[in-house]
Amino acid sequence: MASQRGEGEMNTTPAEPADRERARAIPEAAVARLAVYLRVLSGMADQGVNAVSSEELSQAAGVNAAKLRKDLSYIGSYGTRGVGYDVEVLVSHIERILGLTRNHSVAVVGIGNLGHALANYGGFPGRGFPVTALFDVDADLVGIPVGGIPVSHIDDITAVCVEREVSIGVIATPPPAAQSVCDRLVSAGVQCILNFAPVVLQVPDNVEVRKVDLAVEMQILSFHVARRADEAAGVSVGNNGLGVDGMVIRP
Amino acid sequence: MASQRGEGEMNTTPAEPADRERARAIPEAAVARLAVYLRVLSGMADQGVNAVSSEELSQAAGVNAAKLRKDLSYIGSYGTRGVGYDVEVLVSHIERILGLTRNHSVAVVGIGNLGHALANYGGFPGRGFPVTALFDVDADLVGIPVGGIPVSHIDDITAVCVEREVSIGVIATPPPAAQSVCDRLVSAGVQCILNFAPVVLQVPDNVEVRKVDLAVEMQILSFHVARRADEAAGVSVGNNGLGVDGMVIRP
DNA sequence: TACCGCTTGTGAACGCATGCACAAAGTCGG
DNA sequence: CCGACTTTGTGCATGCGTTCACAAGCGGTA
Repeated sequence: MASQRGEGEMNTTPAEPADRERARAIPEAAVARLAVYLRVLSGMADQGVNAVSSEELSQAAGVNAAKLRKDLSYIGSYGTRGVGYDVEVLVSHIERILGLTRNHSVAVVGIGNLGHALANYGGFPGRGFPVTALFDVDADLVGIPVGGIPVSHIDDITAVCVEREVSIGVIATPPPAAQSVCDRLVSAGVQCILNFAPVVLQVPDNVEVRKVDLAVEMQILSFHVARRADEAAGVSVGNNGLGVDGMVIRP
Repeated sequence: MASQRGEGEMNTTPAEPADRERARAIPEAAVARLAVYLRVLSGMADQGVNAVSSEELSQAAGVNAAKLRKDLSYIGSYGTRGVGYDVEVLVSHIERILGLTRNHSVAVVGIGNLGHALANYGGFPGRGFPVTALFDVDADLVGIPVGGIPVSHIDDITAVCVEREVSIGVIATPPPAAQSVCDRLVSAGVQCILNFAPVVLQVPDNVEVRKVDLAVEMQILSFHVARRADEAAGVSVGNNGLGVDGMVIRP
């Protein structure tokens, strides 16, 4: 993942790692949860809550309290023992760590059903992610505004992305076009890609890709449906169901 | 571990107890990857490829070859040493394990931009997931067909879900409605939920929830953008308390 | 000030997942 | 039929992430 150079500066151990030094050490899984905490905290702030304990917050976020505290400890010690966390303080620190203090310009490629939906989200949930460019191959769509942004032709992708300083590219095209679109985004300098197309994208090491795959999600659920059905059918018989011919089943 | 028994069995094999025993032991992460392998394999099958090695398949799927073999080993030993895997055989076995041999009726709740997009996918990517019900609170939408399915009112959710044997519920509503919708789905007997609303759903233990959270995905990418920017800038950006972003370079 | 109860922050153990490396098992050419 | 080559399947070590448990630290109280 990414180009891992000598991760540290030799053996010089800094006494007090700066915030950003820390950022490098935050596990990916923790980052995802921090985003969830942030949303929950924002909701609390809107409701006038200004202090929260790890227990309360963890329940609202659907995680273990210890895990929450460890996650928060990755970004620093901003709680007060015996009391809890100040909501505002936590919000601002998480925002800082997640890089939400500045805006990230987003481009959506592929203005089909999904692209339409994404464009119309308008600034994306949570704000801070203004959609500044839309692209499609269909010439009939070019120029038509969707969600307030006029669609550009995909051939202009490089120029437009550079001009509007797009930092995140969203691919919502049909599968066959995805890799090609991805390549163009990369050559336009986009280093982060959110891919909705059911395709495994090949990218350079310095580009970060996250994928949202509907089919995979459905199939994972399908797996659990099947597993449940089997358990329901099998458990009722108990573990004596198999050993007809004396087969011994492990513990 | 139970050794292999059936050596002559091919596809269209009915589920057997031992296989199902296995299913329970497959790690969640592996299940997600199996779905990806399945897609890649299906593509290969369509192109007339009928044999593949773990090396080829792993590259196409973007994973380590050893990991791929281990993943496949969870579902059984269906490869031929010195040769590789038969594409058709692998496809059918993965489909069986993922429970794709039967259809899973899907209901989409919330026919806004996203719901529209989902409904129009028509049977969902990968097939096997027919959308059989759509719901919305808006009375004006009720009865209007979207993607060939007429929208039902959300108050009828229980009756309709039971009648159409919905096994997977997709929540595409605004955040405030999500929990309520979820509760109704659960009370209608739906045990698997795919949640697009940026909300942490509270469900009974016997219900499986997977969430697709746009905001979280964007924020994870944002984190990486920020991390990159910091690394590129050299060292670190200090930020204490209330200072917005004073650029302080520390040795 | 000294004590008490509460909550954070974290060291350490545990468990799961990843990657390596190799024996087992098959094919192919002679 | 045999030996060389190829590729699977997996035991094992490593690393990451989760969970536990508790000392440290803070506010409140007498």
